[in-house]
Amino acid sequence: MDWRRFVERIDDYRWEISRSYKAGMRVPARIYASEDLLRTAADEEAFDQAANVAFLPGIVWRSLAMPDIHQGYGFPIGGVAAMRLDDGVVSPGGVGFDINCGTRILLTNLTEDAVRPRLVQLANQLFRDVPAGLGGEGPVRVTDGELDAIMRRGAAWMVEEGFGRAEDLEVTESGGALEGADPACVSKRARDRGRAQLGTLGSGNHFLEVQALDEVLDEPIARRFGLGDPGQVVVFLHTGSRGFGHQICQDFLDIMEPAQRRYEIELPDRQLACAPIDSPEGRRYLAAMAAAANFAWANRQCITELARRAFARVFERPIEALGMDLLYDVGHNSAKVEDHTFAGRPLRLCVHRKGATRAFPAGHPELPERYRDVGQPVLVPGDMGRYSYVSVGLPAAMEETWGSVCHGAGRVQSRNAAKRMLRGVDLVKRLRDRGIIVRAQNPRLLAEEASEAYKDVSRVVEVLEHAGISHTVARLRPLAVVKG
DNA sequence: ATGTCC
Repeated sequence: MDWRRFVERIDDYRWEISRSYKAGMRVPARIYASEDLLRTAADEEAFDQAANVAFLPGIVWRSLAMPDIHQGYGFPIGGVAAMRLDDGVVSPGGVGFDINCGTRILLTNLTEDAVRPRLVQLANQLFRDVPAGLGGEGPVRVTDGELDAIMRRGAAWMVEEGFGRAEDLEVTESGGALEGADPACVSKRARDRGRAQLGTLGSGNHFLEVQALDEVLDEPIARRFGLGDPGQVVVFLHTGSRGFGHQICQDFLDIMEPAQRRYEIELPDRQLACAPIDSPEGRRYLAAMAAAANFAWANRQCITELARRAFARVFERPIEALGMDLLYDVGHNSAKVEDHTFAGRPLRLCVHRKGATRAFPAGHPELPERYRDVGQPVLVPGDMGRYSYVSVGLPAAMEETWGSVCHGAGRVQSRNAAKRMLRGVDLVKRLRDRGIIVRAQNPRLLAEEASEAYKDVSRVVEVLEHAGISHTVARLRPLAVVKG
C-alpha cells in the first residue's frame, strides 16, 4: 500500500495521512513539512511509523510528525502523541532510548574576534575536560544512595555538589527534575551502566559546541534571551541520559511486550510495545523514565560547569567575568503529564515527545518568570558544519502540537550510508578549512555526523515559522566542535 | 542513541 494515496494537503506546510491508510488508525497522522521537504526527504518508513502511532489506545487529535521526522524505534524521531490518562497507554518507543536527551545554551560576553586567537586552545581544553565517546567516565563518583538522590532531584543535586548555580535551575525545563521519579523502579543493570557516566557527553549526534551568533532574526526577543550582537559567543550542549536511560528503555520494552499481550492491545508493530498509563507497568515506566530524565539534567548540569571552568582557564578570567549564564535547557525525548485544552475543554494528557522539543508560548504557567511574557526558548541544533537555531513557542503550538516543535535537522542518510559516501574524506580538515575546529574522540564516527547526512536545519525551522507553530529568533554557527 | 550482541 502506498501512503502517498492517502496524504492529503491541508495547506502549504500541513499534510495528513487519513485513517483509511490502515484499518485501526484511531486518528489521522499529520506531518508538518514543505512540499520540498516532503518530496526530497520523503521517508516512507517514518511516515508509516507516524501512521502506526495512530493505533495507540487513548491517542487524542492526531499522531504528529515534525519536519525533521526520520525513522526511529517504533515511533518516528520527530514524533509527538498525546494520550488520555484514563484509557491511554504509555510507550517507551514514544520516548526513545536516550531518555530526556536535550539541549542547553550558555551565553558568554565574549566576541568571536576575542575567541578566535585562542580557539584551538579552547577546543583542546573542552575536549580534555568534558569526557566524550562511548563508555567514558565522568568527574563525579557516586554511591548508591547518591545515585538515588540524583534520580529524585536531577540538576539540583549537581548544583549542591558545586556544579553550577541556583539560577541555572530557574531556566531549566521543569527546574531540572521531574516529579514522581522512583529509584525502586530502576534496575541494578541501569545503575551499573550509569554510575560513572555523570558529566559525560556520549557519542553519536551528541556534542558540545562553541558557537557564534550568526544572525539575529527577532531583536527584541533575542535581547530578552541574552543574545545581543552578531559574533557573540555561546556554548551549545546536546546530550542525554547515556547508558542509564538506554538501559531503562530496554528494561521496560522487555516488560511491556508481554504486558501488552495481557492487556490485549493489538498494534501493527511490536516496537510500539506499551501498557496502560494507569497500570503497574505504565506507572513504573513513568517513574523510571522520570529517574532517567533527572539523570540527564544532572548530566547536562555537570557538563555546564566543566565547560565554564574550561573557559575560565583558557581566558584566564573568573567565570563570572565571562558571563556564562544559562539561557535555557530543554529536553526532546520524554513522556510528560501536562494540562492542555482540547475542543474547548481542559484535558490532562501524557504527551510523548520523541525527537520533539517542548515549545510553550508566552503566558504558560510552567515558564520561568524571566521568559513568561515572551515565551519559552526553543534550542534547535543543526549539524556541525552549518547552523543551529533559537526559536520561541507560539500559541498555535499549544493548539495543534501540544506545545511541541522539531528537535533538529533530522537525518537524510543512515549512519551506514553516510559512512560509505564519505569514505576517505578528511572531515576534520574540511571543517578546519572553513574555520571550524573539531575534536572528536573517534574521528571514524564523524562521517555519520557530517552535514550531508542531515537535512538543512534552516529549511526545517522555516516550516514551523511558516506554519505559525514557532518563531525563529536567532541563527548560530559553529566555531569549535567537541564530539564523541 | 547504546559497554553498536550477556
